[in-house]
Amino acid sequence: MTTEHFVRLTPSPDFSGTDREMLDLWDDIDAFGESVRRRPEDNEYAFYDGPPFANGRPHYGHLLASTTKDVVPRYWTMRGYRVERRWGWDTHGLPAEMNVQKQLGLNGPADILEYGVDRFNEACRALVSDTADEWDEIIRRMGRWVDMENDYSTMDTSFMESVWWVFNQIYQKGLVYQSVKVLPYSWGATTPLSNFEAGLDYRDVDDPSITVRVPVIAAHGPMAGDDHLYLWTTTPWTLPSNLGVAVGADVPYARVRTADGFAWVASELVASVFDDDAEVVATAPGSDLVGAQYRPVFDYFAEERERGAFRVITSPDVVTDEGTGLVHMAPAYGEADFYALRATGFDVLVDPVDAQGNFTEAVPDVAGMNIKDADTDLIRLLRENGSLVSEGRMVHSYPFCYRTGTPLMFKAVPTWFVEVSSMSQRLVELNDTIHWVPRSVGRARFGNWLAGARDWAISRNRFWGSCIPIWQCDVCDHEVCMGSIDDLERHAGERPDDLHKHIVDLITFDCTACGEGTMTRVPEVLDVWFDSGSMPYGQLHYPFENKERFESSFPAQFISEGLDQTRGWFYTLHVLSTALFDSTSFRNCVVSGMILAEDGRKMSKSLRNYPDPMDVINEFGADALRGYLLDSPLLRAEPIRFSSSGVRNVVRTVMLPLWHTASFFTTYAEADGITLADLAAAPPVDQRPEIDRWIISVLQSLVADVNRHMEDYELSAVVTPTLGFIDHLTNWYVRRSRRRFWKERTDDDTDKMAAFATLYEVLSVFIRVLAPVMPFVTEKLHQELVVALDPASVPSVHLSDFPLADTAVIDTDLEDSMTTVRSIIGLGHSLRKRQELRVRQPLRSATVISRDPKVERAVRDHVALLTEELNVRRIHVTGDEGELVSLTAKPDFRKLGPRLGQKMREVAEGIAGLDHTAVDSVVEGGTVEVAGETLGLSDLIIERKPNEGTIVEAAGSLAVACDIVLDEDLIADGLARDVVSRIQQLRRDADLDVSDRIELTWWSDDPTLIEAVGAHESRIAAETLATMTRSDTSPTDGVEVKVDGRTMAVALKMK
RNA sequence: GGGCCCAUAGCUCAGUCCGGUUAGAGCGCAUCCCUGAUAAGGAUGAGGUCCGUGGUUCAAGUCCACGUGGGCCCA
Repeated sequence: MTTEHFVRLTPSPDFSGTDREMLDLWDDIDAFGESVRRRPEDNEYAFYDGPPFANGRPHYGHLLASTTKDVVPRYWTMRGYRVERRWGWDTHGLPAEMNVQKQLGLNGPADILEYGVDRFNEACRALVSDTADEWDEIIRRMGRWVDMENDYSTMDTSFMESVWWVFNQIYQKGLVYQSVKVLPYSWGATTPLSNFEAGLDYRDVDDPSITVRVPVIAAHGPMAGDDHLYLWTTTPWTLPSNLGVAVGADVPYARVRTADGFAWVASELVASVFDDDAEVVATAPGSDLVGAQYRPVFDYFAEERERGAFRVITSPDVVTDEGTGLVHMAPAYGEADFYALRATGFDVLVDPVDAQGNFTEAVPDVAGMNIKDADTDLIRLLRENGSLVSEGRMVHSYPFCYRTGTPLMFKAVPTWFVEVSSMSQRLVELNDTIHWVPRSVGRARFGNWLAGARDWAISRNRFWGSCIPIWQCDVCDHEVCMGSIDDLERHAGERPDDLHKHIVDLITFDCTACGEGTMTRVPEVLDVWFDSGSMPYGQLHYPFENKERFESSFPAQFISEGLDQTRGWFYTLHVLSTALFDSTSFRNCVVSGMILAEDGRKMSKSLRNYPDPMDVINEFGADALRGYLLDSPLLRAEPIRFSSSGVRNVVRTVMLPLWHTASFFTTYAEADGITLADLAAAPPVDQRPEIDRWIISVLQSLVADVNRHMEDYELSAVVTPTLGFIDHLTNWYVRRSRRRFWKERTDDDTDKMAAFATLYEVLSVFIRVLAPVMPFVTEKLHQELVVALDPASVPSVHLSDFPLADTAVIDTDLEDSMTTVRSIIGLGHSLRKRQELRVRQPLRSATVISRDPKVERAVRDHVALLTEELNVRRIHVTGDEGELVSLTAKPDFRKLGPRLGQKMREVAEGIAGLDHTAVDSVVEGGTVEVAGETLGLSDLIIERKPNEGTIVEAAGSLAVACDIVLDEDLIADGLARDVVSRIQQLRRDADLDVSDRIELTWWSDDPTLIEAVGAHESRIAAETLATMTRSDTSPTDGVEVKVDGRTMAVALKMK
């Protein structure tokens, strides 16, 4: 529906309701689709969503991500780029599996195998679609535009085929290898975990803390044949698998006399292992002990001695802050142990623990027992065989499986690796080309991580995931890596339409190498992060489809996630693209911080320490929440404490003022029947009054600011400048221009039309500036201010172009001079406040004291404005301080400091002591001698301080004085203004329209008031649209009002 | 244990990159004003050992070291 002229907007908006209205509108006109389609295909701005999720419920972190991932694409769309935004679902991985396990009442992999991997995986597949609707609702409600219909999913066959391709590429480059690795291992989930997963649940636990001793079997260097090495451990269950003892090469060790011989411990730890008075009989550096052979505490693996076990070796990881300084090495159960032993050339593991965390028959004494449960038995055995020196308990932090809650162990596990360590330097170089916000995250946090990159363990002994596409022969060592479904068909003659484990594991084929064996797939699935890092390829089914699309849009222009993804998504994207294409995956990356609850703690469902996101959106609207999240330290990767009063504040400081300004505009535009043609006929900007040119200049400066910040991805800096602009617009432009809008139409409406045109232009530019951040309220205003009047106009603000600064209309001199004027008025008001003089009381004069020619010019150029705002009859400007203020000076430290050095302090004191006359002479161009230094005007900062007993306010180089003596005339004028104010209030109380004319009867018995009203009757009448009649008696239907303490009765009725 | 980040008013945060002597804003509080944007708006005021200790410097909220507390990541 279009109208000829503007229609009044309600002054009391319901933002949440507006949101819903706009959502429907966007659906009706397919605004999102249009916003993409209308931009040229060959001008693409690539954005990657991710890492997408399919588990868990939406929380504030997701709302933050949605905001960031919406604001930036909206902005670049408005800048003319085609920004496709495909929603992605991350479907694989342990979280999904655990969810389904719980659902089906399955307890770990054994149960799953019995239940059937096929049924299990299908249940996982179904789970994903269950959670979709909830996401859909909240994402939509936040105003995020993202294509959820043309989405992609990591469980799609096309995606999984691309993952195979990625894996195969890396495999062909020789970067994939199989080895064992000591990994955090969950016997609850019977799988190794990523380090990331292992860190999810550290708990303080009470563990045994024991010291044992092993005898050296032959004299070696400083050690005699029956000396003992003292070893300390909190994991007695690893002692049966002990294969070595490590010392620090440079650590000093001591030989200590004991009751039955001699013991070796680090010198530093003698006192803590024994007593203060322990007798040290010799010392030696660790390197002297290396090579000594000892007899282990248990003899289950005695035969390993032949291969080099049970010797003292060195390890860089030995520390002497606890224990004995000699470290027991069980290479199967400790990463440091594994590497230290391997470094000596001893490459043997003994691992008597099965997948469920139970001892095997290799350790008959505790076979079948869980390792943690076996601790007690093992300690008893140690006591019996004389190895135990001391035992105790200690509380320390220990990792637990975040899904099953069982303690983790570290365990050597056959594992597939991607060789990342060799790419480290290139990873760092490519990272240096990425624009990170904030910079430090990329340079320091991410950069350090890359510089020390270790190989990536990519296999998982689980079920629901992309499969490692390697088939191995069960007879020879032949191995084939598939890079596509075609590859598989070529080898196996089968062409599955799904690549999940339960399908592809059934596909086997004869080995062509030995001609005897059968090729079967290796059992592991891929780390889900491999999926995430493959999403640039997987989402396009590259290279099987969309080859050109991919090549023209890779790497992405922009991605964003929380700080916790540094080692997650950001890392895997970077590693894979570096390995594949020697390229980055993304050019700009905005890293966001964590949202804490208002009490500073993590948001916690059980603590209920945060409001429900949907409630917040429903109360304040999505725009306010978006603005709050954006205008915060979050987009500099710092945490905030979420506070709904902060959201309310955005409504108060941004949305309501903007709305009220639009409402103000439409109110008078409707009253005057203003049309677009009227606005078009307004004078050009350079012929409009100064205040119009001023607000347009301020607006264009804002446009320049916002574009600069957006181009730099400094999202947290975008909202702040708009607050300043809103202050200028509402508290100055609109306030100063009000009368221009409501004055009656005449033959010459140039000024009025200039005002309407200016405010309209400002609003229409400003809502476009704000559109990416606050898509709803800006759309509503666009609909009311633009679409409603012009059916040919662009149907959504989000289809319009983002404003670019029109530098021709930016007038910084004008902006500066208005700033001066506003500060003079501020000083004047502050002075009135101090003197308890209400603003409606006119004063005879005000004097601005300044010798700055710019200030002088600002005052002379704005005499009318200043007299009106200050409500004074006259305004003067003078450089002569007279009796009112004294000049004082302080040193310009920045200038003098480097020059004077040590003498600075002395000179500063001297300058502080300069009197008015001395400073005045410098201001007049002279110099002054202080502590032997000759100083000129440029060495000093001049200030004005009001003298005692004067009516002056000063700030910096400005001072304002007022003449506060009142005469009858001034008092009458003030009273008349009060009367106008009271009558206006009565009009409001009577619910009159602003244009209604009234008949007014008044009465008073106060002679001063009668006099004042009489003298100013015509002005009062004009301002209140009244005809005035004075009554001799108090009108019976009148209202009594107080005017500056005097009584008056007024009756009004509509004409 | 390691890397990175943070600590400024009762609360939420600027200011720290690039050191300059009166450390700002908003909220809240107090006092007041205005109101032809009116279920708004504005002004003024009180409120600070700039986490601590040491150092560098003529000068430190700002730079450096160490410590304390918190966050993220990694062990």
